[in-house]
Amino acid sequence: MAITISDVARKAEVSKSTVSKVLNNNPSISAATKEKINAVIKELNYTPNLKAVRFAKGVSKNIIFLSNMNANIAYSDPHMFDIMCGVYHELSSLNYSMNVEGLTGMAFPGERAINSIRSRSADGLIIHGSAATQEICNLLIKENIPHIIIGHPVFRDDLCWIDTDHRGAGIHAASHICTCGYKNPVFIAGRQGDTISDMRLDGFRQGMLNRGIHFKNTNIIYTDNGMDSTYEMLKKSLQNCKFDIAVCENSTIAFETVRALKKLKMSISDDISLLTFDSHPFSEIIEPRPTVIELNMLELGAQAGRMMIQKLTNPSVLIQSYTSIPMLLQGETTRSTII
Amino acid sequence: MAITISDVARKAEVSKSTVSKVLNNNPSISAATKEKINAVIKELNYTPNLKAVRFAKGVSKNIIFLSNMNANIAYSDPHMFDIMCGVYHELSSLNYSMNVEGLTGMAFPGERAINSIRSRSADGLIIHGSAATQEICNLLIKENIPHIIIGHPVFRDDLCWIDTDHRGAGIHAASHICTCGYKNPVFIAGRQGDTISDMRLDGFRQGMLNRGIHFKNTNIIYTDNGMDSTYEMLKKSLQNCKFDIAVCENSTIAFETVRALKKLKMSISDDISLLTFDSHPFSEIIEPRPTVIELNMLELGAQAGRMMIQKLTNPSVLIQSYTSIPMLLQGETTRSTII
DNA sequence: CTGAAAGCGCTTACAG
DNA sequence: CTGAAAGCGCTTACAG
Repeated sequence: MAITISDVARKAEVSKSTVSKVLNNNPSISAATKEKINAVIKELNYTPNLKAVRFAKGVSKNIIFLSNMNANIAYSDPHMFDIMCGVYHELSSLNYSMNVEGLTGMAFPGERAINSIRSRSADGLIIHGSAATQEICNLLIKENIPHIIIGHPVFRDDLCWIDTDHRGAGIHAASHICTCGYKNPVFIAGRQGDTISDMRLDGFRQGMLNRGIHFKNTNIIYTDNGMDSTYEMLKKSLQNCKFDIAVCENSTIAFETVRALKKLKMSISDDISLLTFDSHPFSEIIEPRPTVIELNMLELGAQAGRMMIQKLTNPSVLIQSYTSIPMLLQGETTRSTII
Repeated sequence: MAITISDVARKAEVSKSTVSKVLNNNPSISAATKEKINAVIKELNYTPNLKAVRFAKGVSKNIIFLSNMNANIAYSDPHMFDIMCGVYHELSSLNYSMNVEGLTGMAFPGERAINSIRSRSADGLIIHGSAATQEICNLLIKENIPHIIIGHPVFRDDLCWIDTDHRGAGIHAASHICTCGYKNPVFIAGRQGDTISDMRLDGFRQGMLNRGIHFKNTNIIYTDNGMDSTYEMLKKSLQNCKFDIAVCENSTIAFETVRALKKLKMSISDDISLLTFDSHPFSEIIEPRPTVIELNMLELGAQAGRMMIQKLTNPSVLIQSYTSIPMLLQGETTRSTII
C-alpha cells in the first residue's frame, strides 16, 4: 500500500497531528520539527491522499465546466473550447481542478453535472451558453447551486452570468480607425436583426459619435449571412461606394468583401483599408492578412473562472456582467501607424 | 448540514450497513427493506456524499485528459477537442469523470497531471500527443502510471498508445474510388517526406494493388505545404494530366486543387471528380462540396477511453495500436452510385 | 509548540 | 437477511 501520514509520523517520531500541521503550513510548528518532518516526507516520497484530504476538509476544489460536447462541436464552435482553456488556466492557477461534462443524464440533459453538485464532488458549475437549458437554469436557482453561465440567458433574471460586450467591441473598432486617421468608413453588417451584428454596429456608431462624428446610415451595407449572396451583393454595392475603410462585421463577410474588391479591381491598398471582427473562421485565409478586432475568449473563460471562485467565497453576490474583451490583431489591411 | 446515511438509517429504522447495501445494490437485502429504505431516501432527498464514497472505497473514478491547453489551440487544433469529446462520452458512459489538465506545473510541464495520480485523485492519464513530452513519458513508466497516449510516441517502446492508421485510410480511399468505377486517379500529395502524406499515399497504392491495379508514380503530384505555391504548381501540373479523379491528401490541397481546376476551366464534373482526406479546415468552403475521407476523431477518443479502463482493469496489458477509423462523407465531387 | 482523540460519511468483513 | 464495529487517511478543536 501507499505511504500514509501515519508512516511519516512514525518515522519522524511525532504525531499525525503534527505532520498534518506541517502539510498545511500551520505556523505553530517549530522550524526544527518542520524540517525533520519534511525530510521524512521527501525520504519516503510521501504524497497525501487527496481523496482523504478533501473528505476530511469537506471541500472538493473541483469545478464542472458544462457544455455541449456533441460530435463535431470542436469544428463548429472552437470558441467554446477557447473559453474552456481560459477557464482551465484560471482554475488551475487557483488550485482547482476542472471536470468537463456534456449534456449527459438519465432524467434530463445535464443531470450528471447537477448530480456532481448534489453529491458534493464539485463545488460549482460553469455553464457554457450552449448547455444553459431552461431546465438546468431552474435547478440552479431551486437547489441554490453556485454557477456562472457564459452567455446571457433569457429565461430568468436571477442567474449569474457573464457575456461578451459586442457593443463595446464596436466602440473599440470605431475608436481605433479614428485614431488611425480614417475618415470615411463603410460598415458591412450582417443581416438586419442579427443580434451580434446589430450590437457591433450600434457600438460602432457610438464610438464614432464619441469622436464627434455622426455615422450615417447610408454608410451601412447589410448582408444576409449567405456567402455567395453576400459576394454578389457586395460586388454591386461597393463599386459606387466612396470609403477609405471597410469595417466587416465578421470574417465571412470580410472574406467575401475581399473577393468582391478583387473582382472590382479595388484591391486593398493605402486608399482602401479593411478591418474585420472575428478571426475565425476565415481571417487566416484572407489575402492580404486582415486586421482583426478579436474577442478574447480565453480571457472570457478566465473571468468566468475567477467569478466562480468569487461566488464560492461569497455565495450571495449576484454576478451579471457584460465584459468588454476586444483585442486588436494588426494585419496588413490597415495603417499600423497612428497619424 | 446535508443529509447523511445515518439520517436515512435512523428514519428507516435500520442500520447504516443496510442502507449502504441498498445504495450499492447488494443482493442480500430483502425486497421489503429495500423498498422501505428507498422510500426514505426519496423522502429525505438523500444523495450520498461521493467524496466519502470514493474515499471509503479507495477509488477515484476520475481520469485526467492531459493536453496542450494554450491560447489559440482551439482554433489551430480542433481535432484535439473532438478527441476530447470522444473521451468524455466514453468515460461518462462508464461512469467516470474526466478532468482536463494542461501542461501546468511548478517543476515541469504536466506536473499537475502527474500529481493528481500521485495524490490518488485520478486513476489514470489519457495524454494527447501534444502533451506527451519525454519527461512525462519517462515518469509514466517510472511511477507505473496507467496511461494511454493518443499518438505514437517516438521516445520509447514500452508506452501504451493508440494512433490513427493513415495507411488504412489510404487503402479505404483507393477501395472506395475503385468501387465507384474510377479508373485513372491522380494522387495529389503533400511534401515528400511528410509522414502523414507518405502513409496515406502508401495505403492508397496498396489499396489499388488490392484491386489488381498498379498505381504508377507518374500519377502522383507532390506539393510543398504552401497554399500559394501549391496553387501555382497545380495550375501547371494539372493541365497536361489525364485523370478522372483527383485524390487530395488534405483539405488545403483540395482547396487549391479546386481553385486551379477552375482557373484551367476544368471544373468538377462527371468527368473530373475529387476526393479529399480531412474535412478541416477547408472542405466546408470548397465549392462544390467535396467528398471527404474523414478520420473519426471522436471515435479515436472513445477508443482511448475504453482502453484506459481496460488498462485499469488489467494493468499488465501493453496497449499499442494503430486504429483505422476512416469514414466517408459523401459530397458533390464524386459519383455516389456504385457502378 | 505538540499530541490524544474524535470526527468527516461512507464501506466491508464478520458474526449472528 | 441484518447489524455492530472497525477502518479508509486525513483534519481539527482541545488540552497540556
